[in-house]
Amino acid sequence: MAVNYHVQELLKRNQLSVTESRSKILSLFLQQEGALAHADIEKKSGVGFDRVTIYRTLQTFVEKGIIHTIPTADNTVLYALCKDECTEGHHHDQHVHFICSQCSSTRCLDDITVPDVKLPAGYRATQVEVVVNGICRECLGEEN
Amino acid sequence: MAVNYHVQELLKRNQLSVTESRSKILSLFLQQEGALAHADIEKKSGVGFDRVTIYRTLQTFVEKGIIHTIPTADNTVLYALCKDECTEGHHHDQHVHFICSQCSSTRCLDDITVPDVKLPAGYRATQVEVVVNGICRECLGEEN
DNA sequence: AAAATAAATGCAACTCTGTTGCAAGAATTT
DNA sequence: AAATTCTTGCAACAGAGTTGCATTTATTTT
Repeated sequence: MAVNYHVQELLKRNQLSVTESRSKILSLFLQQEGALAHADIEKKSGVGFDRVTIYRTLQTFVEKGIIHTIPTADNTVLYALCKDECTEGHHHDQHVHFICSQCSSTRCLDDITVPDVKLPAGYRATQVEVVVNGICRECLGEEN
Repeated sequence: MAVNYHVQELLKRNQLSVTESRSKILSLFLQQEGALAHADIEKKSGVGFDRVTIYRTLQTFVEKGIIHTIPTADNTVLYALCKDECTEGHHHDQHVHFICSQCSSTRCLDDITVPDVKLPAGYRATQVEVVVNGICRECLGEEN
């Protein structure tokens, strides 16, 4: 199928050997919009990969710039697909992360530009992380 | 001393009994500007309070609106003093958090207003967290 | 100020998350 | 298809955070 082909392509382009767990985990990210926690992946990947394998796979993907981590208020780690600008060792995740407090899904709002923060004199910013809590489109729609 | 008196006042105002660990931990926050991690408190509190006590104290302070947590990129929990607007069960921490990548201190920039984030149609925001990474005033000053 | 009550502390044990070393098993290369 | 390289799973471990319970400390009541 098309998705599987895409997965293979993506792995090879990043000089990663194509294995069952990598393919499966990567396709999970490609199949859905939101961010995934380690626990989500452990469940959704179906029959059990070892916890360690999942950790190592995620770590590898982060290093290669395929996915990135999202800081959350409750201090769990979330992972989401990077867009094409990300390369090995250098992430460009200057976008807004949105966490829905109703369905507790997290997603990246790539269309939104991160607003300028006016820092006090003497501070220099290198990266700005914006995490918005609220209600997402889907949950608001269901209210009507 | 004045600080100790302030500590007692603050605890009583929040209907908390005045104990050694609470006083000590609260005065740690009052004595310095930056945010503190659990580990910092364990070290700086001097002779050993139990880990559990520190956890429970921090939890209590958060519930009472005395301190609040800060999400960080490396997913460790940081705590910082709340300003007066915070009350029990309701935090107003709509301010910018700044993490210095040189001295790795974290502090709250209370003077800075959180910029408006223009969300896509259909999203509703209830809280916006902004975490800025960069170099703080002190570290920049030392470069000259 | 002392006794009674209520709350906080410390300890032990446990769970959950994440990491490391190493042998066995897969994917690549030749 | 064999040799090499890389990945996986297991076991064991480290750290962070939580819970129950007995003891100690703070607060209230008399």
